[in-house]
Amino acid sequence: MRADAQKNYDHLLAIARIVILEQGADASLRDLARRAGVGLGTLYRHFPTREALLEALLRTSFDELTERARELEHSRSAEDALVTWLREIIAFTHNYRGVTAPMMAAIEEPNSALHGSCVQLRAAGARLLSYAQTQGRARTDIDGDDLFALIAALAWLNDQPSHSSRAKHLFGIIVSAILKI
Amino acid sequence: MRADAQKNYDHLLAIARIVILEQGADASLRDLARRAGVGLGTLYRHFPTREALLEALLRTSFDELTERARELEHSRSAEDALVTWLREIIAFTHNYRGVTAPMMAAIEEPNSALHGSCVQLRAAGARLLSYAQTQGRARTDIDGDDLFALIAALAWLNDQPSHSSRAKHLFGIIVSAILKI
DNA sequence: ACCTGAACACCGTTCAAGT
DNA sequence: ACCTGAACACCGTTCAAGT
Repeated sequence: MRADAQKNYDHLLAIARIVILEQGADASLRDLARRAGVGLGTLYRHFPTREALLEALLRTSFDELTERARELEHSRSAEDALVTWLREIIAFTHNYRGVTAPMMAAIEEPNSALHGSCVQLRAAGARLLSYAQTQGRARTDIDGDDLFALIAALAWLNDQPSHSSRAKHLFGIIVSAILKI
Repeated sequence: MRADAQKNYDHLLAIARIVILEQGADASLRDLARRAGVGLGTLYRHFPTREALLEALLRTSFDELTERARELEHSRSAEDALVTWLREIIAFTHNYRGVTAPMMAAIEEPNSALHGSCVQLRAAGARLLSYAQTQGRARTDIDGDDLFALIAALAWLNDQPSHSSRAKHLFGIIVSAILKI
């Protein structure tokens, strides 16, 4: 990549982070380009779809969460590992309002730029779930896809301003449904 | 209301039902007015906000669901009444894609045209929950607001095309969290 | 009283023209 | 090779002008 292009790319990503943290994942791309002081076409050149932009923005966090799942699996009880990881992934999505719907859509859309990231995250969760299941700590009629959907539902609830105060409580309720009594 | 106005109102509502069943609650209002063969201003005159339109559209169903809760409370076991009603409200929202978010937003927005309907529905659910709790059939650390949030989360999941196939399964999982073992 | 549609301020997306 | 912004086709919302 040419040096000026690289600079634009980096700057766009930095501004995108600010704007999306501010306004959510459905922020205006036009506004974003404007704030980055860059032509609208330049934004589209570097990020042909909104999902490509989100992917670039969240890539690092996705990888960290995946790595984190591996760590937890080897350092804690199966139950503790699963619950801690769930707490962390929910906390992460909480920062990026409106990111849940595109992630859900991407998981069954192999052409989406977000597809790989979501599959990766889902697999990380599935491993922790499976571990908890073999230890007899999680119900066995749930699979990784179900877990991903439950995470998405919780993340979506967190995005609804009305119920942010009961977020922790609802987290506990759903976790109790996943775990074995 | 003048006769011509009444006619426009009724026709708009009939077309709105078709369009929103087709395209979801965020369908284009412009398109809707066009298909109703009516000026855009006429739509806004009768339904000053999108929520006012949704309210008019869903009013009957809201009332039916409320009445249904009363029926169930007196004709079935507490657990059966609650679960049946939850199934019915989820089935209802399934028809109106994208209606969950405005409903969640409306419940803490007293000025919203949807506010009353949502409060009414939430209260109906709360009564069934409370009944189940007094019969020792539902966990007692959940209140009507939590129940409403869990319903919304399930309804939202149903809207995500990817996971519609596991909808029933996830319904069962969350119900199992609400009920006492 | 009610209806109409132009007007305004926004979008997302594409692409010819520039450097 | 990359950037720019006008152009196009859409929105939601308001409101002067018509009947």
